Amino acid sequence: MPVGTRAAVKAVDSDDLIAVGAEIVLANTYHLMLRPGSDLIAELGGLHEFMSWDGPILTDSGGFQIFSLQPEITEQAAVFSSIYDGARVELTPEEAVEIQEQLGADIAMVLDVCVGLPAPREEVETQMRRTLRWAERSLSAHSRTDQSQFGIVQGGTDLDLRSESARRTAELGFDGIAVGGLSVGEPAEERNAALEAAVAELPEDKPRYVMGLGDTVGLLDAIRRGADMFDCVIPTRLARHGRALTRTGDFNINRVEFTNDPSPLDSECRCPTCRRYSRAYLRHLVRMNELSAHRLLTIHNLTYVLDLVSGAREAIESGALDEHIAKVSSQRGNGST
RNA sequence: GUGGCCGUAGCUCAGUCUGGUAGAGCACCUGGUUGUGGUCCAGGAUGUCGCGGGUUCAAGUCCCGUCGGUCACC
Repeated sequence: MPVGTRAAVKAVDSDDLIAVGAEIVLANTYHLMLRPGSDLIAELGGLHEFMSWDGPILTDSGGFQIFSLQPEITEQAAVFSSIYDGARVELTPEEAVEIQEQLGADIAMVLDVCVGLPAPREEVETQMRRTLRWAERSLSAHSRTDQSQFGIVQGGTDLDLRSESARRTAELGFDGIAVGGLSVGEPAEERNAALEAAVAELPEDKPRYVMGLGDTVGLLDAIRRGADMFDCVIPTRLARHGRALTRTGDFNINRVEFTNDPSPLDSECRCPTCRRYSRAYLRHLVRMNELSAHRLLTIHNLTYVLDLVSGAREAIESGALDEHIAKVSSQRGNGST
């Protein structure tokens, strides 16, 4: 899922998203409740109508903002000071449900408490249990039958906590289950172990969504462990910072060596950017801070990630996932990200 | 022509008074960024201190000359 926090995937529009093959986009409850407000979006026909996106939309609850903006957390609610005007903003699990129903998301996430790592086990456990209690409140508050609701597993990198969180979240009967609180500072091995512990307790017939994960290696690690859905700002943010994701490894298009390079970012890429523009031209746009650089690189990076996961999906269907992952890895060499 | 001011990193300049290991910002070169503020962060390279001479243990700094730029006056 490309990330469109404020009902917009930065630098591109709905036509671009269709062109890259996006099937669903993510938007954010916390940001939209502040600007422009969920009442306004509801009045204008809901999020799909508002942003002119016909495909599915998943709204994140604001749980990640509890992590990134560090509000005061009580059993009742998270209390933010607005990033726009500093006003005191209270968000309860019930309000997060209500706002997402107003927005008209196809998939709504429960409000969870994401803990940055490393963290003391006690803190991780406290917030994991709070997330479970909030999950029950969210289920009770949920009323739209045309909207799916996903619970979120927490528990840091503690395998027992992950396992318990996953089992109890699954028992609540959500339409899908997310694994949250990963890619927040922990080593990859610990993340993979935590994911395995969670997945082991999750039903096979419901979507498993790893929140916030999006680097190539991390995606493949998670797919191999049974994850089905992802969102991440990596492809879009890195695009705006001049970094291109490619089959043969990632690189910053700013680098001197691309000054006179007539080849596309990725010779195997189907995207409009690669079919039309050279590395030399894109480097020029980035260096001159031209607005089109953001759009063209975003289109490419989104295409890369979407093709990466659709390739994995096809490999799963043909029973050849391991071979597929080995091939992707060897082609990338040591390419980072 | 006379007088003033200026000449230091690719750019804009500090350092000159009071001599003591040549600096900053920007630009440039790498790397980082995970349920988004387009940022930010961390490293790195960079000098005929206009040129020549003198004084001094030591000169970007003081003295003399010279070249270039600029302004004012004639």
